[in-house]
Amino acid sequence: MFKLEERKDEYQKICDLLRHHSYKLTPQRQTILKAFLEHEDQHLSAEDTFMMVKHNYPDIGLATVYRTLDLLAELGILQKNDFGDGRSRYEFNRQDEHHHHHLICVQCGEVSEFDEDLLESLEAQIEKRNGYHVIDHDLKFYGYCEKCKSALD
Amino acid sequence: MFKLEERKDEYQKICDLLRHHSYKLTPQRQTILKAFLEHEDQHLSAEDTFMMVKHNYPDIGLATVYRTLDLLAELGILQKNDFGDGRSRYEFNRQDEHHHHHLICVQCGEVSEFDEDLLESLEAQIEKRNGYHVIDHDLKFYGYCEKCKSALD
DNA sequence: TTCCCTGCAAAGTTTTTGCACTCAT
DNA sequence: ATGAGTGCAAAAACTTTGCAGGGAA
Repeated sequence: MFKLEERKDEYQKICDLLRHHSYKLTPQRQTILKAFLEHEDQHLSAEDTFMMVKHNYPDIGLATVYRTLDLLAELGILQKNDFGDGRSRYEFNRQDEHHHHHLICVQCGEVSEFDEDLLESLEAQIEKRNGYHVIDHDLKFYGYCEKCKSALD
Repeated sequence: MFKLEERKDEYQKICDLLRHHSYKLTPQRQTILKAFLEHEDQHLSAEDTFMMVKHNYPDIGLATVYRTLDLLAELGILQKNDFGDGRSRYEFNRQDEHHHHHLICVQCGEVSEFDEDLLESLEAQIEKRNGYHVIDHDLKFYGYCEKCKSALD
């Protein structure tokens, strides 16, 4: 039942990172971290995370979840996303992986991933033309997912 | 004092559009529309718009601004943007123009534009690979603008 | 022991909604 | 005249903050 076993190394590495920054390894933080490692493919809101974590740690407060998500995003462990549904969504940020982009279904709200960067040349162009030093980008596609597409007519 | 003169055609065209949809051409809607035509290059929040419009129409309510922005975005007259500062921002959406993207300075928050689409081939790829029917995209670059870049060290 | 972190509740922000009244058509 | 549209205030929805107490290092 515990996919976390396979992620033990990753988990340890992150704990070390927290310690190096002199952040305390509280059970709340551990539980939240584990929740994301066990649901790498999902885009969890603070509320989602709260509900999920409350199961293992009933006394946790929503504010703690917010503070922890902030912290983990700050450290680059999570990626904070905005899919336009009025709440921030977080996903585990694999270090080794290239930036991926999101496909958002305007019908059902499903979010899937799209790997393929291809934006490096654009960034170089921007450096030259606009004088910006680009450090990050965010690309989203909106449309109809396979299911909704066929349900349309 | 009225840049709107040059935009009379555009303004009339939009009024016609509203009428065709049987939306009433209230003075509130007219005033908001004019504000955007006079500030085509800006990315106004609801509050920004409210302040701006209140000058010409002191009795307007903030809720009306929200409702009008919604309506105009729905009709494609405005484009709703999210630059991650916790409020939605709207800009006039030129019909003739290609999609443009945004450069956001992470230091001072300045938002500038970047014309160049180049995403059509990506969209075609997505249609094939992910089965999505893509209808829109949103690309943002984050970095340091010229000013902030030089102020860095 | 220290003070970082937490839970709780209150407050803050942006946006939406209910309702009676108004006015564009 | 009629119902879409409006202003106001209250509510909703998400997130942040203040504070006293608790626990990781």
